[in-house]
Amino acid sequence: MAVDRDHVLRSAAALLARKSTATMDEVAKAAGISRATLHRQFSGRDALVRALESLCIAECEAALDAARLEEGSVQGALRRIVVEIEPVAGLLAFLYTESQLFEGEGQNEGWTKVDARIAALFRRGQENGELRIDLTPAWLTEALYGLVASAAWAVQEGRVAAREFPYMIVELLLGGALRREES
Amino acid sequence: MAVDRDHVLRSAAALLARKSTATMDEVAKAAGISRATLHRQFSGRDALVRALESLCIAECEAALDAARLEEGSVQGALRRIVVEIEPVAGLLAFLYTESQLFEGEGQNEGWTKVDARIAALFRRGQENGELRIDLTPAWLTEALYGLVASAAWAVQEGRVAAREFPYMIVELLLGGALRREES
DNA sequence: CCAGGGTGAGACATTGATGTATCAAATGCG
DNA sequence: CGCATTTGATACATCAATGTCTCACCCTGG
Repeated sequence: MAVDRDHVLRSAAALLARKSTATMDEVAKAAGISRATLHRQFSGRDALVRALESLCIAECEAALDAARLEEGSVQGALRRIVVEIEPVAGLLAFLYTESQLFEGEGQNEGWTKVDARIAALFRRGQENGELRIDLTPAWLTEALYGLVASAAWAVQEGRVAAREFPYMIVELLLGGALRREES
Repeated sequence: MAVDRDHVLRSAAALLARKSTATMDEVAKAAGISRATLHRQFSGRDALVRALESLCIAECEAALDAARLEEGSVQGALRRIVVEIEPVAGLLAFLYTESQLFEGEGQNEGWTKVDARIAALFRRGQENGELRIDLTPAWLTEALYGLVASAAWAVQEGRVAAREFPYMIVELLLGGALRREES
């Protein structure tokens, strides 16, 4: 029977989210298969990471779809994004740092599309007056990734409560830390 | 003549900020010394990273001192922190991810002190009414690190302008992305 | 000038992860 | 049941980074 490729990917994602330097051997064990079989599915660590990247991109796209970016306020859409993306936050954080070391290589095509969709949302917010215009969509996008990764790690190490995950990110990203009088 | 240890550390910091997987050989070359001499100064990569960590902690402490955290508004202090910390942002980002893979080990003592000072600043802001109280100081601290690291990478890859570095971080962290009527 | 410590260059062994190959056992299918 | 494919276990080769050592060289201080 063909090995459950999807199950292997998800096990690997879960493991690498916790321990980004895990060995192929550990990845195999985590998936409950032998290293040989793992290697038959993914010829090398690079292939595995690329597959994880594709998976993550697909899930992000799905999350963006589910968040219905064009619908309603940008604020609401952003809240939905973060909620939808929470399950892949760990994997996202792993890939976020992993991609730091692909120097010249140029990142996976798929990300540019995800980035573009998120940036477009921020741009829409700026155009309809919901968002301030002095922070560029590119930076807001980057900041969103950064906050998601930070939150994932902070939760992992117990520095913040897991249940607060979406709230913390969205509230900070949208509202900032300053106290406001009711607007 | 004894090798300039500080120069070696700073070269290494600059290199590793760009390429976190750089070899000891590359680090040595970057500092203009041989691998043998590098190894005489720092017996192994671990020792080098630990030394960089100490350096970074010291610089962060110095930045916090220079930012005069107790003086004036929390908002102002935070702006000063980010400005002061910008020169070490790259190194900070490197260590931030590097520390993700020290699983059990427990992080360097020094960080807890830096964390505590920053968290205390946020707490002061909550107590004097400047900051909202529904985002914990721990999360705000974490978010600050995350945003600094994100900004450092984004600048490095040219996705955002370097001159905007402090502005982007502080404005987002304090004010959030939402547009406001004058407060 | 000369002695000595530090340095650079290179050789060498080690280590850990990885890629590769083989073979017996298990599993599923006709 | 018997065959074919897949898997697990294992052994082996490779490879890169590292730790270690040696030795000639240079520079400086005495």
